[in-house]
Amino acid sequence: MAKSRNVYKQAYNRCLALLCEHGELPSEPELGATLGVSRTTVRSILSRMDEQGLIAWDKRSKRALREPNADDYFPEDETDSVASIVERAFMRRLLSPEGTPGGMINELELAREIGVGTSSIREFLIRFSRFGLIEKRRNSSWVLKGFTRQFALELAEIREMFELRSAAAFVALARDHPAWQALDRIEAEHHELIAGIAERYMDFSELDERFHRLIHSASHNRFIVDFYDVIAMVFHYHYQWNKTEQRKRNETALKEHLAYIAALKSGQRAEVERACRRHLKSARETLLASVPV
Amino acid sequence: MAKSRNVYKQAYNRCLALLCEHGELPSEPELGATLGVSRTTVRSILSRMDEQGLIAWDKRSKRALREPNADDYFPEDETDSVASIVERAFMRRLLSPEGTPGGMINELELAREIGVGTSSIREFLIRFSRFGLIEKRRNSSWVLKGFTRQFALELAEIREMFELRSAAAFVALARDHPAWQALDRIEAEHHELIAGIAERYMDFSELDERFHRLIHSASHNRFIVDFYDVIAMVFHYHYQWNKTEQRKRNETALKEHLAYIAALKSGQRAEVERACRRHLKSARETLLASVPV
DNA sequence: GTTTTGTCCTTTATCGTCAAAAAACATTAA
DNA sequence: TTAATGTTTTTTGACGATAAAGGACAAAAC
Repeated sequence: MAKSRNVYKQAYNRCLALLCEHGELPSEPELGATLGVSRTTVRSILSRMDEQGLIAWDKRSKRALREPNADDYFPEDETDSVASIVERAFMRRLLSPEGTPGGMINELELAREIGVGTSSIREFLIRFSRFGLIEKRRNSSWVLKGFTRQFALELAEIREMFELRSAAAFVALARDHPAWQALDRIEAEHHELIAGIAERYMDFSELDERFHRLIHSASHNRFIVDFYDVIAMVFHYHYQWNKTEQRKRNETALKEHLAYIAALKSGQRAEVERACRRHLKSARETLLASVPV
Repeated sequence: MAKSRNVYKQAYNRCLALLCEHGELPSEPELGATLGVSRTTVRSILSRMDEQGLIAWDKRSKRALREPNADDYFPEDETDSVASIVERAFMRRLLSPEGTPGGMINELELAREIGVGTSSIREFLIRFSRFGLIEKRRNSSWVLKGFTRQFALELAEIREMFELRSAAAFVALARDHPAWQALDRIEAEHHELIAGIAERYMDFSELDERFHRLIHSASHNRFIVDFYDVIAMVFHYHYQWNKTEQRKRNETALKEHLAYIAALKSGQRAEVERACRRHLKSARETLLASVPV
């Protein structure tokens, strides 16, 4: 079979939103840029919109003919790439009782279960292997190492090493470096989130990721920057599963972030180190508390 | 097409050596264990040896009938796995003038050039991406980041961080931990190599890798241990290319290793840190000296 | 002259297939 | 009863085919 049409479908849905908003659509190259797809895909989208009577498409004019309704949108689950479907399904397995250390992973079985080809599985497993949760034996299957306490400890150790160094590098950045402005914006977002914490505490993890990635980017080291992918993966999936005390945890973390940001702005290296360590310590504890044993 | 028969061929060659040595072969399971292959492969090997008149195979008895000659061995290049062929070919490209930063990698073209299927290339590139030398754009090709001075600096930074920590962990190991014995053996090998440095200086890099991997293993952290793969890859390929002053460099490194080992044995943390830093400093300089600019 | 569109070619994503290699099971010899 | 051999079943490794998505280039519109 050929590739799934998820790029097209997802872009189509986003394009419907644009249509609602503006009543017409811009030029093909511009549309491609806003949607993040090629002109070929843009033209497929326009073709369908024309066919469905949503727009009158004639060369440069793409005028809306009617309001899109719910039926015009592609179902959400068809807009995911195969890779992300595999990822989700695999993580669910990994975090379930099936994810016992030592267990074997059968590529064909996994492919059947998820409903994709074996090469998608193979490629996913290779990509995923860098997270240190699975390991390959030559000419044999993958072995699950499991989401264990030991894993969490090893992860936290590296994270602390990297983040302390990145934070130190951040302080050393020239004051006119764009990262300082980015930090200001993120600080403001923290205040906003704290103000509306009651209903928006779920938005924390996205802000958290952006904050830490900003810090890590100051290291100017691709290995440090890339390592954050491991952390992000863990947080993303693990916290979907464990929601106990989520609001309180997030509120604490937000405050720690603000102290951390203040330390960075103060330019005092010792202050930065203290604030960074404090936050990483509670992050580690939170993670450990949610690991099976 | 099906998979290449490299496992069989390589095991066959090694089995011929065993046959020369002992005049007969042990039981199938034992043979499988020594050769590191399954019984299925062992039986394929025995079948062929029987056909070729090398052994008289009847149930448990596998008696040698004649001495194997050069023709009995499979050609060496047929014993490489497709993955290693791809790796070598790709690294040659990367270290050649073609490996310019910013260049695109075309999967199909690469597959044709090397003479393998596209999925072998894809899987290799995914595996290789963790080395930080290439990067993927969604639905588009891989981009070469190049083997640059910047890369070497980033690599050295992480290496120093990890090795200092591992060395500190090594010193803290209980004196009856098997790692200490392994260190003694490696120390002895260093003395042997220095004694015969004139003709054996090429053997250094293998010993070097074993030494550093031993140190790293004391960290008990999979991310640190796995990171050594990146370093090993760089050293393996880069030094195949740059052989200037190789003998002298290796001799210096051997002496630094011995000082480093002595420091570890002394149990003095400050001593260890000093010896470790000194060695890593010259390793970094050597690497930087051999990078284009 | 620049941007947009129309057309065509290239490259990637995904799958099914088939032999190699491993693993499981059954049988026989010691 | 244990450990080997003989036989069958699973699972991985590698490939080619095909449609989706990207990209290039000429013609047309502003």
